[in-house]
Amino acid sequence: MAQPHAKQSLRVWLRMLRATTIIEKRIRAYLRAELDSTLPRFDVLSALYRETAPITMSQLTDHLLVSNGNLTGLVNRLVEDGLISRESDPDDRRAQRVVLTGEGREAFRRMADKHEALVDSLFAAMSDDDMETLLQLTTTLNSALRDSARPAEDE
Amino acid sequence: MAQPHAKQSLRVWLRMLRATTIIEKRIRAYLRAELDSTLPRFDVLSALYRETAPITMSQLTDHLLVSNGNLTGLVNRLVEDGLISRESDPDDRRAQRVVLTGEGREAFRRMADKHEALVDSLFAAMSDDDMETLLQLTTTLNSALRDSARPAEDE
DNA sequence: CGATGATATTTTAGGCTTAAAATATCATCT
DNA sequence: AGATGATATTTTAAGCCTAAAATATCATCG
Repeated sequence: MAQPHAKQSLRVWLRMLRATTIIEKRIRAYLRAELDSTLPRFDVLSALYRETAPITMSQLTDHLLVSNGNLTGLVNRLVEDGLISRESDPDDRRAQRVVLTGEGREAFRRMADKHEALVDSLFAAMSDDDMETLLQLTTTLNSALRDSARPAEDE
Repeated sequence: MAQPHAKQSLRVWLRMLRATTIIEKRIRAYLRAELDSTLPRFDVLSALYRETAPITMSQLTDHLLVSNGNLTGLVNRLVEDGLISRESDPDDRRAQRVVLTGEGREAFRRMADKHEALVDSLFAAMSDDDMETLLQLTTTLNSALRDSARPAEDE
């Protein structure tokens, strides 16, 4: 089976890409204008907010779909701004552990509600059924993509 | 109606974002490794390939979801590489018109088939019905997003 | 203990991204 | 013709992005 869905895949992909690009731009513009932040920063804060204890840089990148080299500068700036703190891991001198500061937790909480409301408004035109279906399809797609990344796990 | 879908929107959005991010990375890696190009370059070539006559920079950005300031450097490099040519518009000295060169058309054709096959493989796990549904939902979402950009068109 | 390979992180180089400011030209109105 | 505002594009500044190389440390094996 050379071309399962022929041109269909390309059409779907371009529509998905367009939608996510537009939504990302809206969120980015909102974060900048209203909350004086950026999407990558928000993602970092969001990932750390879910944690109860400090985590390493590597663990953080895993949550973020962002390359680790990339994270260094991002974290540097957040540390400068006092939103997160970084300490070296006592058990492994290669590793750094990062955690939200009190100020960081507070800043994220403030942003998160507004962010959620914005996202919600962007999907307001979709019906509940549509949302349910969309959630299911994207879940399926994600797990297929995850599987195809490491074709055979057994050995 | 303050929160039409409550937390559901956020879940859907994060899944969509994750899927598109992964797919983009795969395409990017493929373009780089196999075709020695980048996604933004491919997008520019793709947009120009569909045109029969030279178009201006502004028209090009409209097709691309890319800011126009951004396009300048991209086009510069493509011109250097001989894939597109740029001439000033005889009717409007502010405007530049760009068009694929013969080499550019050929390069794009060579890339497009492989690109399509890759995208197709990434969606291979989805059923035909799923793809149809996904196409429909993303189309709906896109038009809702388009409409909410300019709330009222009449006057 | 010392070499070897794995792991955690940062650095580097090149490109992409945006918003906003700057530049040049056009179109129109007086 | 000259001013005014709109439009097309480029430039600028700051940040984000990746892959790949460099650095530092760890863990293990002989």
